[in-house]
Amino acid sequence: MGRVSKKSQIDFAAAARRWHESNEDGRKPTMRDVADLAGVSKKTVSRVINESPLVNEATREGIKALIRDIGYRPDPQARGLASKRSFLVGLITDNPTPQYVVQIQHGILDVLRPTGYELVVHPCDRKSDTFLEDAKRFIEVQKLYGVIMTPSVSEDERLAEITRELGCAYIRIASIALDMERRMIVTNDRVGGREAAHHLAKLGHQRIAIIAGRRSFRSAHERRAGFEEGLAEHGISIPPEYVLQGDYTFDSGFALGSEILDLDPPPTAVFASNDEMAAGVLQALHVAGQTPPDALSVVGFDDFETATRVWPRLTTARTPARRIGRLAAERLFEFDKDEAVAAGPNQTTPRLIERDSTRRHKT
Amino acid sequence: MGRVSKKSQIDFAAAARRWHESNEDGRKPTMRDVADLAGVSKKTVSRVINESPLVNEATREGIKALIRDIGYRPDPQARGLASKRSFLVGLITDNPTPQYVVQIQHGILDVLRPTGYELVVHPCDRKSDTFLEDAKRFIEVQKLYGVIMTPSVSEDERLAEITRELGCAYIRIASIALDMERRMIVTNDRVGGREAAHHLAKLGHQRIAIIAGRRSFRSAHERRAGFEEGLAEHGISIPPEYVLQGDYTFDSGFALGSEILDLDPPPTAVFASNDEMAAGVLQALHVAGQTPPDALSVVGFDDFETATRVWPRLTTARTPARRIGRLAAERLFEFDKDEAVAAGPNQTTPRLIERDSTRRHKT
DNA sequence: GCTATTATTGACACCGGTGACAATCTTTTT
DNA sequence: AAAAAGATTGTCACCGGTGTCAATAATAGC
Repeated sequence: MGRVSKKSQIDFAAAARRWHESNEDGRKPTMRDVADLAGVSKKTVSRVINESPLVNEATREGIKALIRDIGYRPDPQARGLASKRSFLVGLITDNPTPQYVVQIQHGILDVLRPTGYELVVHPCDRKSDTFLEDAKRFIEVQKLYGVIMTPSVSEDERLAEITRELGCAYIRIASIALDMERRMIVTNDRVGGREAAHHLAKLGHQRIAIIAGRRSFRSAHERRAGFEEGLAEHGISIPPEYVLQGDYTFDSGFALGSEILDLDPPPTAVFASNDEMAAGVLQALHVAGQTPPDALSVVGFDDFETATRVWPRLTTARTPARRIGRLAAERLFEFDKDEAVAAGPNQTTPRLIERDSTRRHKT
Repeated sequence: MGRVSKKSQIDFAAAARRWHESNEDGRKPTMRDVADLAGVSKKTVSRVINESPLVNEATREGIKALIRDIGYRPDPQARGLASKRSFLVGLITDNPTPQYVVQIQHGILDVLRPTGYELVVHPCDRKSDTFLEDAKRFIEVQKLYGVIMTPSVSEDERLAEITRELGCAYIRIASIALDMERRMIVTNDRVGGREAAHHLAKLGHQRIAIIAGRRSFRSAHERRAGFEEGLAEHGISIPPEYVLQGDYTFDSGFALGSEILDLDPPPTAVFASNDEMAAGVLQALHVAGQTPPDALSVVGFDDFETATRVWPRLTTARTPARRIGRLAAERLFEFDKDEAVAAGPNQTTPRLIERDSTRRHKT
């Protein structure tokens, strides 16, 4: 290493000046231009762009400086055409909560931005019968570098299989590991459920209801299981009539919230498996003329914006969506890396945020 | 027209069969394959793909059928490289309300989906000093087919100018026409403000306050102007001390909501220029132990999800965000069309949704 | 029937990069 | 000092389309 070839004698700064002078018409430089100015072949410039180690140190630095000076940007389309992949990352979602989706997008972009990769969004409907075809076409036609999937599509084995078959990198965001560890970002919803349980138990609640989430979401099971485990640690169990089946929507929370009021004896607290449903419960209480948390303590899950908009503000387990997006994007770029290489974190744990929707049970 | 050339004697169905038989390894067909099977040149296939009228009717139909049969998809990268543009549409946003952004995204995708164009999201920070450069690079490097901008970046003349200079199609979403009509989607916020005013006036309110939106948003001025106009029609004017300056955030609504309570005499109704601030006002009332709408009628603006999550549910002027997204995408594809050609609609008008946060003023 | 005109199609270079492999230059080995 | 090995760079075809312009086919005009 460190050898100084004749080529390195080239004055890169002068080359840049030359470019600026001869380019009064403001043409965008191509790799050809860079190569000519630097007195090397396109291939060498290409190597510099792609961080290939087979380039002389001095040459590399000179070319890099030149590229910076004249503002050269490789054309992603040409790169993609030649290398049979694009510089696009797809985000496949079917989550109806805008706050979640946008946070995830921002998280992903935090990582993508400096890399030059771009994010293409692809909401879908898992129930559509062309959903798998559509996704496949999307990945294949755009030759996506990678895809990130959120619940509940992320839990679809067929979609994961298709992505694998296409040789596309992917990261699945979910509440349990459904795949090789480094292809998952796992949010440990079970712990969140457990914390919610501890919180209510510590406040002295005994008669506790739960509104479960949509069955087709793994998170619904995890949250519920965690919650029940947590209560069990305090010797509390949930009787069957206190288990209500929701579907993660505000409307279901509202409907079930009204039902809770008719229970006899009524519970003193309820764990709604997400904020939307928790907000629905609060609204049902208000409509019935009750005042939470006096009438009923309510715990939510997610800590999206809704949690702080409602009254009383929700005590809830925070899902760090932006961070999840960030991790997903980071892991995506390590997709092919050796498993042995120390991978970054791929786990997040919800943390309980205590607010006003829960209070000590008066015995 | 209607001439039957010898070429049309080719049996396209047989060609498709031939392909399926000889392609047991599942290779994706290219334009070369289609052309060879059809016995025509690549250029002719290219013409069919691009809906060129200079192709014989029979040839066109045959090739189309063949393309369908063997599942050929033109490669957007190759197309882009050759034609110096991509099949990507950029969405440049700096609106902090996730519900708005996601709705817009969905609206745009409603239109894009069947076309094969894809949506690349690009949130930005107008206050960043590299914001313009970044946007320019984004458009230039990706060779975007077009961009759609939402408030408040849509109101930035410099950004519009840059986009124009790059020869990129664009649509600006805003509350007033800042540009040629067919390059705008205008939401007539003034009318929304007016309707809010009429609503409150009809309910008998006289002492009415307003929480204005962030000054750097045109919509803030429009909403306020419309509201004041509307009140004026009922002979009502807003005294200076009833005009509060918010910034469209929940927190500002909360803070100003508290202030309202200290006003002497207190207003009986308030128009918050968006739902977030309206929600803030409601929360401030709750914290103060007041019960809206008895204590204070509150009108919001937007009708995003928050409006129905809070208690009481907000009376608010609906911004049809998804429809706006749809219109924007539709107009984008007509960007170069002759002005004389009857353009589709590019206006939307908010509609007041009456809910529970307003009530008749008891005199 | 022959030429002018229009409809339809094709040839070929090129868009801006990368892959595979060959060539050249240095340094090390013997 | 020649051969072997390693480092560095270059050559050239090709990725899958489109633009330009020429070529061919079919109909119209006289």
